[in-house]
Parts: sequence; structure tokens; C-alpha cells
Amino acid sequence: MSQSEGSARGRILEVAGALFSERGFDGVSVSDIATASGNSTGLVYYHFKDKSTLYESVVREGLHLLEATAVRTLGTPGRPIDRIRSFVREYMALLEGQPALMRLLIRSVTDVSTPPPGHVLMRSATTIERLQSVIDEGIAAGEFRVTDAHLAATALFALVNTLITARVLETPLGQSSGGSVEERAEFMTDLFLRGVAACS
Amino acid sequence: MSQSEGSARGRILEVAGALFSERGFDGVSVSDIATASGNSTGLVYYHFKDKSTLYESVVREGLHLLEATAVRTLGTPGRPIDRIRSFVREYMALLEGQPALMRLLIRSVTDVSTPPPGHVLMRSATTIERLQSVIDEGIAAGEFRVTDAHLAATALFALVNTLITARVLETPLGQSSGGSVEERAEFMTDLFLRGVAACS
DNA sequence: AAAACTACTGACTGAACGTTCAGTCAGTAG
DNA sequence: CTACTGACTGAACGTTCAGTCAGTAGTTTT
Repeated sequence: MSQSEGSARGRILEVAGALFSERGFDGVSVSDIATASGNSTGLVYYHFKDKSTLYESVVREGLHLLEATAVRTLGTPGRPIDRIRSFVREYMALLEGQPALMRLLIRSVTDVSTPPPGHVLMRSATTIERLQSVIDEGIAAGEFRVTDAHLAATALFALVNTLITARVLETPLGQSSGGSVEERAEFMTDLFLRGVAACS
Repeated sequence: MSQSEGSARGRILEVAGALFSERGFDGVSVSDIATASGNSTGLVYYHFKDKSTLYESVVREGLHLLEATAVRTLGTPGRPIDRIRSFVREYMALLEGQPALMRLLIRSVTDVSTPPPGHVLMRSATTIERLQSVIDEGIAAGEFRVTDAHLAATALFALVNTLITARVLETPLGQSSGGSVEERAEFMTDLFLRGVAACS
């Protein structure tokens, strides 16, 4: 909010996120970030201890967004089936709207050497657990019939992430999976729910 | 096979694959590869034009393995349902047996700057197309009922890849999705086939 | 008005990097 | 013995990078 304090810092974070997501941790120099944000390298080191800390801050910010979506959609009362639907819809819409975030997360998962190691996976695990407990509720309510709720939750999470990943990665190649986010989200959720449903 | 000819070259390829998969293109120096394979840097440049070409060779080799599996399992005659089952089983088993390969492929997909750009995605697209035509057959035979065969194929491909990815990435974190490859492959295929089946 | 503090600059350093290259050496064919 | 090859070495190159530091300008405190 304050003009001088935090303004440059915020701009650095923003630019760093865009660059890291496109070229990866090693592919971006501190000087790149400084220049692109209209600052000096010294200022970057004034605000962030080192390059790793800056990267960590960017990832942490993105993760917070996703987690908030999971909590909001899965945590509200309602039928399991509806909560899952709204989770998939909003989660996919969020990531589709921020391609840089999705790319950044994929990168930070694969770059074991990169900080924070395993952080993204840990957060993903809590989202999967949240999904799992909703599926467990569905089983208890007799709406779902599935032998392993955790595996089912993982599968759903996999579907959501990979469909978005495919879209994000295809863009630079000029390909397209076709259909809007909403359409693909619905198709995917239907597929999953049919696979998981207590077939009447 | 021959002792002197190709032996050093093969060793370099092997070591490069292991290192690239763990630390990424930028995280590994040519000198690292030379030292780890017991050679000089000069020899690496004797066998490979440059670092990019070496990386490309490693990725290409891995892709060939996967494509061969897809062709073999999906190309043979038989019921669509059985071909899909055997594809999932063998594809997942192959990747689970070679964690380095899976990691390398994920990396090469995310590292747009890295060579060959988009190559892995293109190959994935052909596998998805192969899956799609099997699903189309299933629809024609009245075994499947699904509105978008391409999207369904993408979803299946997503499931396979992400479940394996999860396993591969979890390992260094000491977590585990539980169950053997076969069990998880079967659970996953059932989920998918039930979602896609012409519910009787 | 002096001192202290915050935000910031840009020149600089030492290490590490990809790549090149002159040269060694075992082997082979004539 | 000569001419030649293909595999291989290791030092050296130019460049890039993360991180440092002395210093400046503006504001706030004493």
C-alpha cells in the first residue's frame, strides 16, 4: 500500500514469478529480474536474502492461492458431488487464468535442487487429503462406491492438474485440446464421478 | 556391444541421463558428466556436438522406449478394453522401473528453453491419438459411451502419467501412495473404464 | 542541525561455465 | 619404417553469474 515501501519489492516478486515460470530457476539471473523490474541487482539483494529466498517467496504466494481455493470449495457444506464439482471448476479456472503459476509449480516440483524442496508436493498432499475426506463422506452417504478413497482422490487431482498442464504447455506449441475450461472441467468431472459412483 | 567403439559414448549417455534427470539441463555441467563417467570433457565434445545435442540424444532414447510400448500394447488385435488395460499396465511398469526416465521427461517438457523444445509433447500427442483411436473403436463396438474420445484419451494419459509421476516424485520425500504398480494401475484403469463404459 | 535510518545504486569480484584446440597415443594398412 | 586414423586429454579461452560493498539521496529522529 505505502508508496516507496513494498512497491519495488512487489514489482520484483511479480517480475520474478513471470521469468521463473518461463525459464526456470537456473534460466533466470538476478540481473534479469532486476532489469526487467526496473531496479538494480543490489536492490533485489536488499529485499531478499538470496536468489533462493526470492524464488521461495514467489512459489509460496502461488501455493497460497491454490490452497485457499481448495479450502473454500471443499470445506463448505453440501453434497460431496457438488463440492467436488465446484472444486474442479474453480481450481482449473484459477490455473487456466494464471498459466505462469501452473508452469512455476510444475517446475518447482521437478527441480529437486531448487528451493523449497518438496514444498509443493507437501501442499498437494494436503489438498489430496481434503479431496479424500470428501470422497469418504460420499462413500458413507452411499453415493460413491470405491475401494480406495486416497487413490481415487489422487486420480482426481491428477486429472485436474494434467488437463490444465496440457493446456498450459500446448499453448506455446500452437496446439489446443479444444473446448473451454468449463467444458473440459465438466467432461472430466463427469468421467470421474461416473467411475466412482455407486452404479445404480 | 563392441568394446572400445561406443563404450565410452554409451557410458556418457547413461551417466548424462541420470544426472540430467536429477538436476536438469542447467544443473549439470559437461564437466560433471565427464567426471562421473570417468572421461574428459574433450571426449564428450568428441562424441557429441554440444551439450544440447547430448541432452537431446538422452531424451530421444527414452521417448523411443515409451513409444514402442504404446505401439505394442495398443496396436495388437483384441478388445479395446483389454488393449487399454495392457497399455496402462506396461506403460506404468516401464516408467516405475525407470524413475530417471520419468523425471527426465517431465523436465524436458517444462524446460521450454531446453532442447528439443516441444519434442516430448509431440510424441505424447501421438500416443494420445493412438489411445483415442482405440477408444473410438470401443465406441463403435458399443462398449464405450463417451462424448469426446480425444478428451477421454487425454484424461487416461493424464492419469497414467500423473500417478507414476506422483510415485516418482514422492520417493525422495519418503512418502508413498501405497500399493504396488499393478494394484494402482488396475484401480486406475477400472476407474477410467467405469467412467467411460456404456453403463448397462 | 546533527545523527540515524531506509531505500536504493552500480561497479566490482571470484568462481563456474560451455567450448575450443593443440597435441598424445595405440593401432593399422601399405 | 611411414603415413594415417580415431579416441582421447587437459589446459586455456571468453563469458556469465550470484553475491558484495562503498556510497548517495531522502526522510525521520534526537
